[in-house]
Amino acid sequence: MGKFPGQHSRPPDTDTSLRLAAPLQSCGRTGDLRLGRRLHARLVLSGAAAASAFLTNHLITMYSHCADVTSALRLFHAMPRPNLVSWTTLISGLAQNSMHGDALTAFASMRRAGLAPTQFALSSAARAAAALAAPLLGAQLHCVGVRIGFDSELFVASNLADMYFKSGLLAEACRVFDQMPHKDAVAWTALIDGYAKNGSLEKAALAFRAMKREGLVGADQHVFCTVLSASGGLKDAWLGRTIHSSVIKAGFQLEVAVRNALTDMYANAADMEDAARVLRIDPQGWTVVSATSLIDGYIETERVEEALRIFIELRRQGVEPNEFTFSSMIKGCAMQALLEQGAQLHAQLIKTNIISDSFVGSTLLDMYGKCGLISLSIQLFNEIEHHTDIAWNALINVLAQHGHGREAVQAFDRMTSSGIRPNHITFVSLLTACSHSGLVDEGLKYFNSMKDAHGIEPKEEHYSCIIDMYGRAGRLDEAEKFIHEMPVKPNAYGWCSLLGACRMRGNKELGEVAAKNIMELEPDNTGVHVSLSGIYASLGQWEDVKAVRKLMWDSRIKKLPGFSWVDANNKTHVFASEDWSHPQQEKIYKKLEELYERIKEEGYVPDTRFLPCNLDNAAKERILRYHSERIAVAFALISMPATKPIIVKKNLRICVDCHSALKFISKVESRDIIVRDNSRFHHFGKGRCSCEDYW
DNA sequence: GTAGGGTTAG
Repeated sequence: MGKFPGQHSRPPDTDTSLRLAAPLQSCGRTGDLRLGRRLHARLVLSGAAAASAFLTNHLITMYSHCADVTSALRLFHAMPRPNLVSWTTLISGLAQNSMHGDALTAFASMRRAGLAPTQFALSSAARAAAALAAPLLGAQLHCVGVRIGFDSELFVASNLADMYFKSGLLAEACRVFDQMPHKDAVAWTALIDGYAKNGSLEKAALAFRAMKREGLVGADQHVFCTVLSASGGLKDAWLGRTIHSSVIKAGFQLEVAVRNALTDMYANAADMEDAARVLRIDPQGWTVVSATSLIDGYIETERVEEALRIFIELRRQGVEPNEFTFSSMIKGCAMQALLEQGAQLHAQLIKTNIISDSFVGSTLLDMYGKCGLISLSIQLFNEIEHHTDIAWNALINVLAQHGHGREAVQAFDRMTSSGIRPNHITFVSLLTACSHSGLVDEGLKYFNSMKDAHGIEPKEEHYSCIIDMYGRAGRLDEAEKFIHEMPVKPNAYGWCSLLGACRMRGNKELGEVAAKNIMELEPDNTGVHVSLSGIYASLGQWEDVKAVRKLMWDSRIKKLPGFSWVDANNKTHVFASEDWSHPQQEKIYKKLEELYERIKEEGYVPDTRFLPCNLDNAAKERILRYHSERIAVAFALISMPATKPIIVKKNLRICVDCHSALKFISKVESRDIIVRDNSRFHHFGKGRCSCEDYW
């Protein structure tokens, strides 16, 4: 009596230690921190913990597994003589809890304390270097490994290979992998995933084949997940199907992660039927991840209504959509300019705390921008608490698409001065903004600052923006010179910009060069032939026009039909050129005729330069008068209240003549008309357009 | 005796 328990207890013997350690281990496995703390308290009272490094190491492991790093660290620092396992446990615990920098520091301290790292410590440190994508530190660890003979050990080498892959050093990674005498499923996953994440999808698929051919290791669920993701990226449903059958043979088809990967693979390969089938066979109901994959697949294939169906069904099953689900859905609304549905999703988001997610906030901002409501878009940006690079990029892009070049430049300056680093996407938007507003000098200034001031190597899309910038400004000679001096070849966008500019300026020679390059890069591009024949037509070279038409006919290339969409009375109405299928066609026709007379009185002159010469003038004017965007605007004028803005969406670029006509229509009707064509927005009002005729 | 790696949605 009167003695505190353990006051005189001796260091526990081996049997006692083992007995006490077992519950700690199982507690670490389940991650039950409360139980862990109780066990800890009991050990302190018994005096066993303080006396035994062995038990303290167990406690550190337990706390690390329960994500209580503070307690683990406190225990470690209280140890009079941490042993090899103590250090190793600490380093791995820090790495497990994503404290990668601290893990590497601890590794250095361990060596300074004169202890040779174990393979366990080395592999944990390599994992930390991989997570940080720190190839210099990683290579140092590699050297340490070589010196102490652990560089080919299974765990160390897997992590080193992973580290090199995550740092983009593929050759180094492969060298480490090839030197491994023993490779298990984890090592193969690192290889396959490494290739896939670096964009070498074919090599990822080949690595999976090599693994099967070697026949030493069976694929586990992780291997299947990675290779499915790679084959989804390849958009190769046949490869995916082969792997799917292997999945079934190996019995992994009911694993949640594998099923999600399968859904995602089929969705990426645009095989939505099979993607949906994988989801339907789920015996445990849906997970938010696989349903989101399916939704995203429908959105990417522009089947927004089906995506919406899955979304509703998901909620019916009681599964809450998360930030990924919402951003996919909102992206779909943005693509199709579905303002009503987008606003409904916004309303649902306000009820959750997901709205603070910067990705979701940015997709919302983008959606309102793409629906033409730029002021709402800017307001949303201002409501986002922390402006990440994604949010800034979205804002700059919206401003660019609406032709607000100056504001885009200002936004960029605000972004950089608030300490957010621009990335290559930022520069695509910024340069587009400059290009669309004729800010050539500013655009060049920012383009030239990319590498030196921001450490971003300009890529082909940036070079193409500059081509577009010169082209829109009519500086075709400089565009041509720029192309010759570029270190990379222009992409299709660059050549299309140049072709468009050549069409506007009637430059046949350069236009033909651009057209030839587009046909090589995008054999299915239908617009090239149309633009090219437009150049010939504007120069009156009707023989060449005929030749292009014949080429189109022979190669069965059809001109992409122009469509316009307009939302009125909660319904989306679609119109084609000379389209008289709408139930209100007679009224629309009358309105168009009336508008035509009124704008002609105001000074509108039809621009028939690009139309075939074999038509008489009346026929030419008739074609222009019934372009889809004009029918859509006429319909909106007769069916919507005068207070609502008219927002028309087009799948092609607006033609010069419609652009002129809509300016006049906005004047005679005193209405704001917003047209979103496939390259940007035009806000018509009071006889002017926001693009100031610069497009 | 105690410590370790890879996987599924923007």
